[in-house]
Amino acid sequence: MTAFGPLLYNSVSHKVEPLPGGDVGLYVCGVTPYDTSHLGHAFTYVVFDVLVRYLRFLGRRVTYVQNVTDIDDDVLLRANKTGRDWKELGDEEYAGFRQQMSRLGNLDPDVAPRATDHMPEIQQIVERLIDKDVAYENKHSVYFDVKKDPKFGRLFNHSYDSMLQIANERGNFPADPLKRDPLDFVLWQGQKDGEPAWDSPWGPGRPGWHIECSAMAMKYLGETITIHGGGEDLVFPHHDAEIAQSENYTGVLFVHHWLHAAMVYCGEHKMSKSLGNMVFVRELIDDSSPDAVRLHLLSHHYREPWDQPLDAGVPTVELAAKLSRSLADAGDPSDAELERYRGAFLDAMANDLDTPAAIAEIERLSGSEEPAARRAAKALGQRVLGLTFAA
RNA sequence: GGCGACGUAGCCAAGUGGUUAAGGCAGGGGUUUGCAAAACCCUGAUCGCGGGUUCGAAUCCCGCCGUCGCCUCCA
Repeated sequence: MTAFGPLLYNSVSHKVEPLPGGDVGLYVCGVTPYDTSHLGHAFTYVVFDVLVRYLRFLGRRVTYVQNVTDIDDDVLLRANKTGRDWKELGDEEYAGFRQQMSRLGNLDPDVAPRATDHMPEIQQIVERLIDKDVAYENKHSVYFDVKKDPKFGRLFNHSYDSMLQIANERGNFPADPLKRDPLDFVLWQGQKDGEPAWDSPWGPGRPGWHIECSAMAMKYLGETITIHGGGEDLVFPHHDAEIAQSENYTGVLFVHHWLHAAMVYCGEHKMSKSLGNMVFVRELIDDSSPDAVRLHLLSHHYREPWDQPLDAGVPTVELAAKLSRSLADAGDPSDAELERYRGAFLDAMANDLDTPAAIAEIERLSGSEEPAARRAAKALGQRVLGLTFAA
């Protein structure tokens, strides 16, 4: 095995870098389950599914962890609004999410940990951050003291004002009187009326957003993980908060390689639950096929934002049908055949997961007169891109 | 600040390692013409700057400078 793997863009260095060799620990931020998953979610998780498949195809051992933040402001808010039990709502939405990801052909993560199952791990980190004087307790809540970490925000790499502005748009409460600095983020929040709570050294309460990912990532993948991924909207404050919590906790590098999937827009705005401008995965699959949707998603490079207008449908229906016609009956290639035809495909994948180019290569091979080329195309498409080519 | 493009003659612009770097417009000179116009002929580049790789760089790599675009409520 080579010492270095494929080239992947690293959000923290802003450069395309070779992935370190050896076993890969991959942590991908999962969903907060309070609403139906849309095409933007599907894009992110299909991208990381392809990454997992690709690395395993190269012979790398990958441990894929994708969490679910099942206790969070949004879940409680939605449950409250609809008069439902927060746990029941979360379980239901999460089950729906997983079902749709499976329908799309995504492999199950090796571990799918829930925030609510990791209170001891979360509290242990919070305790040590207080001991190290980078966090402070105030009236049963605990906050991370951003001024104590001069490197805070190095992933986002923006000014203090910009950080505060973005954080405020994404769940930060700058006016919280218990905070020393408006940018400080909550590690543990004391129980409010009617909210679920867990016992802690600071009284009953629940974890803040961010800390659950540090706890679960380190529990399952160790103090330094190979790849941490998620949607690009998680760069700040979520991922920078994770870095701050984890590295102040361990004293060592938290993540080698940060990977972020670009946002899918819908008309003028980012597709989002709160704006309601969503294109649903379920409907798109029903209107076409899992392969067609997957091809549609992967025909966009993962770092390139793109637009899915409402009612635009799936433009890759014809491509999916064409590939299915030429590959459905193809058998398995021999090792020699696969080796002979995989070059351009693997080159594309090694070039920062250039799935549009990889798909073009599958299409080219599928049109070949050589049965062996078609067999190779089918194997690559199935094993690396997660397509089925089912008739 | 970040990301992505791009910087080739006055202007627009081709060119993605290999003879003297296309072409168009404008400008200058000329032929033709009673004059003018039109047409035709002639005329122009240390390829943003500085390094590097190479036998060889507009072309590839690094760093600057400059221009433009994007940066949209937890995926």
